[in-house]
Amino acid sequence: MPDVSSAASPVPRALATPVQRAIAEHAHRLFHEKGFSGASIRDIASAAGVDPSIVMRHFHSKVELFARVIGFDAHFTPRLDGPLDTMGRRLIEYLLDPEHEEMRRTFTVLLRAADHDALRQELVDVMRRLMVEQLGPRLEGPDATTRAWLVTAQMMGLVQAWDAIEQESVTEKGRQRLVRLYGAAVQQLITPAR
Amino acid sequence: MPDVSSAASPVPRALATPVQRAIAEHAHRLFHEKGFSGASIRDIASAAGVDPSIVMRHFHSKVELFARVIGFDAHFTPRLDGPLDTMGRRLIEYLLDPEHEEMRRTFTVLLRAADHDALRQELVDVMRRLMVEQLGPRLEGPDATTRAWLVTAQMMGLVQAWDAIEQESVTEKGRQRLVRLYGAAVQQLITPAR
DNA sequence: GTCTATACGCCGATAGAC
DNA sequence: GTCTATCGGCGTATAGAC
Repeated sequence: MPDVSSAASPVPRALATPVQRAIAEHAHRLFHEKGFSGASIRDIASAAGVDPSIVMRHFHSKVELFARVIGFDAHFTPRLDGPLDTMGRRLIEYLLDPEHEEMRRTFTVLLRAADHDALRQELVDVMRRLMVEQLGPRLEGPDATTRAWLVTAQMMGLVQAWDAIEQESVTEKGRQRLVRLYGAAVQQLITPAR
Repeated sequence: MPDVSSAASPVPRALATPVQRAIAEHAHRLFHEKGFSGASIRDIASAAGVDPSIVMRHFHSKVELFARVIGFDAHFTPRLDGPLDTMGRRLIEYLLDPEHEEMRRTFTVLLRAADHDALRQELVDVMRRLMVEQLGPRLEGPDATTRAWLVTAQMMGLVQAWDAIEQESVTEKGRQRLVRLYGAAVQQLITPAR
């Protein structure tokens, strides 16, 4: 099974040859622009100036190619080491920061790719490694792992619904109020009220 | 644009002929079992005992067929009219009730189908109509519509992550604690703490 | 005119020729 | 090692049967 997380962005390690690099770069770009199902191997090969079979030869399958080049780890770098009592707010600030649009887009692409079984498992693994395994041990009180998963679920839901919500909170002030509101809801799981 | 919401389950209104009914019933079943991309028009036609072109003739496109027969409205019926101060808990109880597995499955199928642009817009419209427009007017205080959207985002995220979370909270007690935890986080958006 | 079998242009993936 | 040819499957358009 491919490993989304091990891919540095935009080009993973161990891509020695120029052809492999070209394929990886154009695949990275096209997947981010058009999503998993929207970008075809033929598109990617054409953009990289190679035959489609060369892409298959080097990356074995479309799913593996996607996992190798999507580079979510390099984009998704929330600070999970700060003070716990303000982490909810900080997490959502990070998630919705206008400067982090590329991370958000990568997150969105990954969420939508969850239609495919193999990529859905990748999403679960990545979320477990980047969120649950980092945040869970820091949480105090009972059900720490479950609460870390629920925080993750909140972030996934916000990213999934963001396109719709954004149209209703276009102003910077609206965005800030939204960060405060949703941040408080996330905080509820990080430091539950008694 | 097709309208997911107008479809009664499992067979929408205005499906007069036996052929239309057969197609709709098998489409409903196969979409629920295998998802939007997993169920092909040829599969559905074969199950219904007709030629694939007959399916196209009656439903115009795969997207429209999906929207007509998915029947989310008939499954997703949360109680949004009870007391506000316990609604967060009740919403999550409803969402995770073991008896509501078919609703959850329908929700999941709809979320995963959001890879397609047209169906993503359908998802947004359905969520707006079934959640935001019902809950928003009931919320007191500022940003009522935004908060209703954020509650919706929380529910979408929980459904999306549920498969992964479920494996960590298999017991009934674990599920109940989870309902209480996430319900409190949802409550934070329904009746924000001062 | 209504209906349907066939055909078209994609897709991901494979086998074999150079 | 690279490319050609091809496969089976997809959603969909259309020409032709009735």
